[in-house]
Amino acid sequence: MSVLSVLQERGFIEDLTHTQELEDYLSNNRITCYIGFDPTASSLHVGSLVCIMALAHMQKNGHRPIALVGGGTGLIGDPSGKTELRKIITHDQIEENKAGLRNQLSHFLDFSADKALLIDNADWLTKLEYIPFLRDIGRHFSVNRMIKAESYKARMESDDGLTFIEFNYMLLQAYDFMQLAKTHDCLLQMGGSDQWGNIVAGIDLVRRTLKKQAFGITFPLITTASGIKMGKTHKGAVWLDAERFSPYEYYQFWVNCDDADVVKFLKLFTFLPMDQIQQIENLEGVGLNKAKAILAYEATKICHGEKQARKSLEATVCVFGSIEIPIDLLTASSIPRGTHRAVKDDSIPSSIYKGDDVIGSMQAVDLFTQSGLCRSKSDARRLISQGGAYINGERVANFDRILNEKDINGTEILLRAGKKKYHKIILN
RNA sequence: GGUGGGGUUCCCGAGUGGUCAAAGGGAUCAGACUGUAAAUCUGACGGCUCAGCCUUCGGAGGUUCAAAUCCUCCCCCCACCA
Repeated sequence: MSVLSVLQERGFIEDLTHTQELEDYLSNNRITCYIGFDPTASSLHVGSLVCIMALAHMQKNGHRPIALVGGGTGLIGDPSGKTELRKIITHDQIEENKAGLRNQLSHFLDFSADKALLIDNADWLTKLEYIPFLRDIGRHFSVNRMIKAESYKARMESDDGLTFIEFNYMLLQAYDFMQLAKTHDCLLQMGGSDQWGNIVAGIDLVRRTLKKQAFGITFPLITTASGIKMGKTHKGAVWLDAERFSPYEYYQFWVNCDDADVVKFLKLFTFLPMDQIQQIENLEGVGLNKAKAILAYEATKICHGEKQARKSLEATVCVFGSIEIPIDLLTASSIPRGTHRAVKDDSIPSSIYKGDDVIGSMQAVDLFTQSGLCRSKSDARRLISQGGAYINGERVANFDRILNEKDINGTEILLRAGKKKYHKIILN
């Protein structure tokens, strides 16, 4: 079975070029392919996960993936499908972000022995000279065709318009593809569906300049069942960086997914075999929660490692009650089977206070604010008056109540805001 | 460069002298219902020393008892024209 079929049946493929030729190419060769990543943030987030998983599948199937960091193009900003001009970031920021990117990608890809490569297009883009570029590359592009491109459409129609610098983006990305084709024999570019125009432009350029057939695959934009672009939460983006978004939060993100998305997500974001996933397609209601636990466990394992996945599961049980994972559900998952009960847990965010600073002196509002559970004092006041604040599981009735000895549980005070957010205060 | 239209609280978008911390919608948060789901209903949604006070309506000044609303200058965006 070729990678193409794997990707296809797991729901990765939105569109592709030269179906038959690509199938042959992938079946008969160990190929090199690439996806570009924007270094606009120091961390990748769930929005890029489809791309990352696709590269991982490529590698698992014997091909060589390249993660191309847009150190050069990041200085410009891709207008594809966007309605607004992207903020342009500086060289220094990009350098910093690149380091983080490599680190995160290495959880998904094996970079040893050149089995996967991380390349920065700044290596060639920043050296470009304007006149030669126009003459050698620009000549291959028809403005007539470009302005008709779907990827520019949103911007062509918006009031904000499209700047020249952004209009050039397509040429640069096509140039990237050509470079990689030339230097690494990389003839397959993949990307989100908004990249279609850029990818096709690259294929054209490769054909015209190198006289080689190149290919493209695009992935669908993953939306949640409620139609929202995936990966946004109250905290903003769901980062893959443990510093920004803890493994526990990451796990929670997956557990909280919509019922209707579970199967889709299992296919896209875990490596569990298809036949097992298909078996649970008819699962409904509460039963799905167990599948969600496995989804969360597997996704967390891939991104943060098995140890963190296990800790997250334990922490979850601790907070939300025990859960039983049946032996025969998605057996390929390494999630520990059986009933999980609350044990000691150290995954809940915590902060350390001096006992005297809290007991007998601090008001509940201040504790909720300082712990970070509430954004401001007003926020905490609001939370408490709406009945959403809990100390050790007991609802806080007045925001000005002072913490006392009875609130201490051992050396700890467990705060809860709403249904899902916890914070532990440790006294010493 | 010229002419016209704009910049409002996270986003969209009302508001043209006091009744405006600013309609409405979205997002978000809390409560109820649940399965840590969806949908629904209810409430909240600038800050604080919270029945009161303080800071917001592109920026800086000004008029007025009183300005998001009027005047001046500046910055930015858009359309058309050049």
